[in-house]
Amino acid sequence: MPELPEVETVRLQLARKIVGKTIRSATVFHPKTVAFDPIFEKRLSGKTVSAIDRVGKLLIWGFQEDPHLFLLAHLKMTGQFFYVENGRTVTGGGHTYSSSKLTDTFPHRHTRTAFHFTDGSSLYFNDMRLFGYTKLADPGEAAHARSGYGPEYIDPNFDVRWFTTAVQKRSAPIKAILLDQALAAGLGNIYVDETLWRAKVHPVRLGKDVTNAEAKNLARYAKSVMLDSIEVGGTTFQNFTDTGGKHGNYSDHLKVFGKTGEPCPRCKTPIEKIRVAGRGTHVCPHCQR
DNA sequence: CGGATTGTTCTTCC
DNA sequence: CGGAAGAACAATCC
Repeated sequence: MPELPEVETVRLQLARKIVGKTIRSATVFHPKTVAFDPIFEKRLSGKTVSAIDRVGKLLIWGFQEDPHLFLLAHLKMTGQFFYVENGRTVTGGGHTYSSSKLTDTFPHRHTRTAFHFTDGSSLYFNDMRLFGYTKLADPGEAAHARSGYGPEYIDPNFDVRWFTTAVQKRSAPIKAILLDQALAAGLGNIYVDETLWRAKVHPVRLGKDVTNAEAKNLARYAKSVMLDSIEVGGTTFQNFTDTGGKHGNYSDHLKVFGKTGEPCPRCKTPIEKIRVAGRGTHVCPHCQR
C-alpha cells in the first residue's frame, strides 16, 4: 500500500545506499517478480547502479555500463526493499508483515529477488502477495511505463488550471479521478481520502460538477498531504516502515483514513465508511459536500 | 469460511 | 479513440 511519499522515502534511501555500487550477483526466488526473465541474473551481473529515478510510485534504476538497460521496481501493495550491510539490516522500506520474525533474516519466505554488491552488502526485495515486481526493461519498455503517469501534484510546476479542466471533463466520481495515475500521479487510497476531507469535497461527487475553487483545493491538499508525509518519513499506515523497519509518523496526521465511527476533527460528526470506485472510502458526511 | 483488503492492468461496453 | 466500470491478480486478516 505504499503511495508516493513512501516510494519517495524508499528511493532516497536506496539512492544513498546503492548508487555507485556494482552488482556481483543477483538471485531470483520467484520468477513472476522478474516477469519470467530467464537471464535476469546474468543481465545484472557486473552492472553498476548509476541512478534511481521515480515516476509516480514506480522506481527506475539505471546502470553505468549500459544506458539501454533499466530496472523497473514497483512495490504495489506488499513490496519492500531491505538493505543489509555486514549481516545487519541497515535500511529498507515498504510494507511490513504481521509475522515480525520475517523481518530479521534474509532471504525469507516472501523474498522474491536479491541483489548482492561487490562491497559485500545486499538488497532484498520481499513481496508477500506477488503483485510487485523488479523487472528489467529496454528503453522502449521504460518509456512506455513512464507514459502511464501524469504530472505529479508535488511538482512545483504542477498546472492547476490544466488539472481543473481535466477533472471537469470527466463524469466519474472525483475519488476515481484522483486515483487515476495517468491523470496525475501519486495519490493512493489513503492520501486520496485525506485530500478529499481537507478540501471538503465528497468522494462521490462527479468530476464535471467540481468547481474551480474545489479543484484548486484538491490539487493544493494532494500536494501538501504528500509533502508533509515525505517530511516525516513517508509513513502513512500501520503496515509501512522505512528502510530498516522504523515506523514513520504520518499516521498521526491522518484525519479520516481508518477512523470509521470516530468524530470528524472539524465537526464531530462520526466518520462514515462507504464504497467508491470499488475502494473502501472514509468520509465526513457533514463537512464533505 | 465468506468477505474485505489494494495498485495496476486488462477486458468489456459504450 | 477514450472514458467508465468491473474483473483479475495473490495472500492474508478478521
